[in-house]
Amino acid sequence: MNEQDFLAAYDPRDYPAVAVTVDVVALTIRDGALHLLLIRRAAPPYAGHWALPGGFVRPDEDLAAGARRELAEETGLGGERLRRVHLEQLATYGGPDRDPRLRVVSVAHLAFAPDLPDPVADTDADDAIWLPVTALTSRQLAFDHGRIIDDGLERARSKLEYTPLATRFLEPEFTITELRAVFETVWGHPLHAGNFHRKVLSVPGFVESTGASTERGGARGGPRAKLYRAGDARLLHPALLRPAREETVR
Amino acid sequence: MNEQDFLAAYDPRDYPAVAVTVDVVALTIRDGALHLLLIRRAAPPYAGHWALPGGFVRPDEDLAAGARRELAEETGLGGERLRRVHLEQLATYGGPDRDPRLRVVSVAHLAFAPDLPDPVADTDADDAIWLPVTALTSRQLAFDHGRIIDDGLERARSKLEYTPLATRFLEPEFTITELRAVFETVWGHPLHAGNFHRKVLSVPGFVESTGASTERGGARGGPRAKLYRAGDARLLHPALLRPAREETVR
DNA sequence: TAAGTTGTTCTCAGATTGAGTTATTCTCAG
DNA sequence: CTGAGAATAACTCAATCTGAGAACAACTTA
Repeated sequence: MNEQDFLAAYDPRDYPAVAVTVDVVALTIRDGALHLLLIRRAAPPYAGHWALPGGFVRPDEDLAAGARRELAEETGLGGERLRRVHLEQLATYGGPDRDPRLRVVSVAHLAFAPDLPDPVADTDADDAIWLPVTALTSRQLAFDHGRIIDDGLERARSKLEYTPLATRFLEPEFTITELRAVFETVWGHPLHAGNFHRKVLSVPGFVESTGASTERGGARGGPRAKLYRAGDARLLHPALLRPAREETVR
Repeated sequence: MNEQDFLAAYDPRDYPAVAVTVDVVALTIRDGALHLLLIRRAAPPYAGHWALPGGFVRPDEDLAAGARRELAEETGLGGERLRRVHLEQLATYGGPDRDPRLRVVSVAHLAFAPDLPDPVADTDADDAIWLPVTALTSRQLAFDHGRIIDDGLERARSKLEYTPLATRFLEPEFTITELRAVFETVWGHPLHAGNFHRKVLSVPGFVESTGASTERGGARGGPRAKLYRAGDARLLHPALLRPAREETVR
């Protein structure tokens, strides 16, 4: 049966309910480590477990707006700083047994943000924190959120390769070294400083110079660094590929 | 409000209904051109317009299973040939005004198939065809299906770059020239035969030799070609990048 | 059998990458 | 105030990859 014909004869009250929610895998970099926004569930099921921030889609909002609203509620963010957060759809999780009570189809989103203030637990959660992704144990996570987080992390790693979104983890003006630190943190291994510098400046539209430099040198010495802002490219050509994984053995 | 707390207090009968459907952007290559599976809507709204095959998710099936079922219904495909079709989730479209009657959240999928038989219009549709994507006019398409198709085509183009999924448009055994034709058709421009050949054979796990060759040379001459099958790589390292787009002007 | 087409392999120049080096500018400790 | 250590940014050089073209043998059809 075809979608629209089904709907022509459809009476929602006759049909098993489906709930549509949005969840957000929100990533930021704090103290040189990749962090993830999590809340601790107050009520069963999975009371006391960590879960992604998320909630029901409201009748008048689209999916992206719902995700941004959830993010705002949990981070206390608003206005310009909220608008600067990169938000994209990640994937939709809709297996019949995701939630023991009711069928829940969850549209997961992925967010990249510069270092943000500590989150505020709202009334529905015991707690809300930025947790280092290295501290995650999937047994502590509610529902299939461990799987969603894995997908989000892999998507983040791969987005850094071919889009300029690494800049979204930084303030509007940044140095090449700060940008390199984003790649190293998300990818989890060090990069050659000189080659990274050359590559970033050679990809058209990745960054553009502001003409200014930092006020001071690095904390432990070194010259003042030039400042850049994000360029106008939507995609990086050619891409900044991560070093081949070991699986490339053969 | 948080997802699970909402649900704890949730009674579906109190809430505006949301319908969850799956739609499929099914692509195949016929006569050297990229084709898309479309049905013609029999009933309003958009009666007479072309639409993606799709339908309601059933209570006991997950999203991917629903998409595969819809594809099977519309193509008459089953068993091994259906299993060989590549199917992945594309994106979810859920704006509040997508459908004039009811809020419909549609989880779109993307399918790659080898040349398939003509589809069979089921009872809900006037017609079902493989339409060349070059023949599409978005004014003839129902709902936001034009947008979904655009997203699917762009995803297909980009998937060919870094995954071995081009082979999914072909039979299990194929020649390098047939594989090149897939890239040329999906990307829409010719590739250098010699360089393509070198690249495909040098990427680990993309294809593996069967040892056999075609029975005959090409239709208009030329030697017999060696036959290959898909290798075991899930990703291509290094990727097969399409030639830089013209936007790389600056 | 001749003419034309195609699959496959080479060649070669130019671009890109990985790895290391250097000059310079800064901070911090003493 | 000075010297040690650190970081930015530029450069070098070899290895690899890419784009473009050519060569050649194995096929086809006319």
